[in-house]
Amino acid sequence: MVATVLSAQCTDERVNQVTRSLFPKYPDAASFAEANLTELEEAIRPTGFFRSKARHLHKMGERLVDTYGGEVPATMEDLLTLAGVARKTANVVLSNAFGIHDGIVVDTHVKRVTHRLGLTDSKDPVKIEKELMTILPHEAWHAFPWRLILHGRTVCKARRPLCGECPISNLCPSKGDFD
DNA sequence: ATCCCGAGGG
DNA sequence: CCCTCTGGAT
Repeated sequence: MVATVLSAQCTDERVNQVTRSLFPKYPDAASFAEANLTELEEAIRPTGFFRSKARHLHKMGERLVDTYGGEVPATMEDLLTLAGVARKTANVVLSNAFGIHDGIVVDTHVKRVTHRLGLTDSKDPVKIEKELMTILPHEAWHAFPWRLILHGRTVCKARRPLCGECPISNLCPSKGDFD
């Protein structure tokens, strides 16, 4: 969950670089709750948005300790009460940490790629999620967004998508829009 | 709608 | 120089 908060507007490589030293120093909810804010900011600085992310993680730690016994709750409703956690992050935690696939992760990649593929016309992530839930069989709800995220990072990139190397360009109404 | 953040790529 | 990078809160 912490790594997912840090991942906002940041490459995964940089998140991994930071968490390697961050997690040994902050191994549990209490350590974030008791953290010195400035120190925490410096520890996560390379991930960007470090002041707001540090504030979120600190408040998140406090609430996890005060309300949830230092454990991460396993429901959407509870997760949404945590600082720095909205629907996207909550779906990631539910799906990857708890194996609960009641929703579909809709991040910037899923949003962009589903638009280009013509799977949705909506700009609202919640509406996109609901539309995908009607299109996809439940067994696909977990894997689908991760496949799209990988595809979005490597091929269907935001700026200059590599349509010539895309294995599903035959399915894509946006093919050639970026030449 | 805007702000938060800055390294790295084209 | 402009844009992107696994968002969320105000």
